[in-house]
Amino acid sequence: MNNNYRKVSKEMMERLKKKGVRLTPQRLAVIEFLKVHKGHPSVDEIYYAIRRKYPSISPATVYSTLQMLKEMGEIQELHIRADKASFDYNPQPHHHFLCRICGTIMDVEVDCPIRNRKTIGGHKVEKVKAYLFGVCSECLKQESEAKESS
Amino acid sequence: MNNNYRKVSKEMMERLKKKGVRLTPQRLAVIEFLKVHKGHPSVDEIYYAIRRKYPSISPATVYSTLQMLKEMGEIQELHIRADKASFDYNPQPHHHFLCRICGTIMDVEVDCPIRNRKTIGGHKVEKVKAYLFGVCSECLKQESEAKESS
DNA sequence: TTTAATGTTATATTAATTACAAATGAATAA
DNA sequence: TTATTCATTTGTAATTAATATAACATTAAA
Repeated sequence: MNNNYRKVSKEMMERLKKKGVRLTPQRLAVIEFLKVHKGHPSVDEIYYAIRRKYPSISPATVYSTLQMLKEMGEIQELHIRADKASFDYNPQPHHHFLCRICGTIMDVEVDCPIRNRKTIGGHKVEKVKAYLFGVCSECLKQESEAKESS
Repeated sequence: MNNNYRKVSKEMMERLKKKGVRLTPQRLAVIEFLKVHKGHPSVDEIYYAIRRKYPSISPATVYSTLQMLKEMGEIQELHIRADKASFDYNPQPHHHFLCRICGTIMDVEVDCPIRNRKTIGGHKVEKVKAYLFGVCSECLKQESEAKESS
């Protein structure tokens, strides 16, 4: 496997090394894929993409690398799709939108009042996920174009 | 199976009948269970509970009934747990909290500004789910009691 | 270079969910 | 009432995401 991982940020590599994480080619490939493809991919999307350049990689490695990156606070895992997890290179909490037409998951900017709440109703809040569902702007455009031409 | 489903609301039965849904004993058992046990149960919790009184019921029936009730807008499905779905007798959108200690899912009251937004960033919003994670008030109490006595 | 520790791979397993065909049961028409 | 039709339920198999595990490979340290 080639070692050309210039796309992985020096800062992230520093942080991981400092925590004693060994930066293997497989792990770097996962990190690089997430950095370049910010479309919130699933495990098998990541796996098949890396596989094309690195046929020997195993799904188990992708799973374990994502697990590790999540525990290190470098990425976040989403469960916006009912059937499988999606991964976001950006670990900061933010809202996500899933289009029911094209299936795209995208970030949305929302000024959310509970984002920084430490407690709610007496419960200690450690993490917040907000998932929005509907039809994305692209698909809305296509819908209205189809209507016009009919 | 006995037909003693007084706990299922007349209004709901009316709405379903009006839509041509046949109110079989199995379906009424699922509805009744959800109404009485509002702890956001999973499919197998519903299945095993009903099974005790009605041994012949099949998981497939529970799945299909929940699917039907969701499509009819009578209940909502949550994906706050990573591995399996949870069901809420209340179809109105509201926030949910999952305790990482005891695993309980509970409703939380939050005055949410995106609840009634029809669009966000050009996307049409049809549904919103907000999941909060942390330690519930009960488990916090137990934690502090354990600390005091040590 | 040898040894120890860690990471990777392949495979098997688990568990939720879906698919489907056969059996059952309810509603309707004769 | 009985026969027919159609939807529902059941049991089973298939699918699929995710986890567990053991053998193998690689890296780091002695």
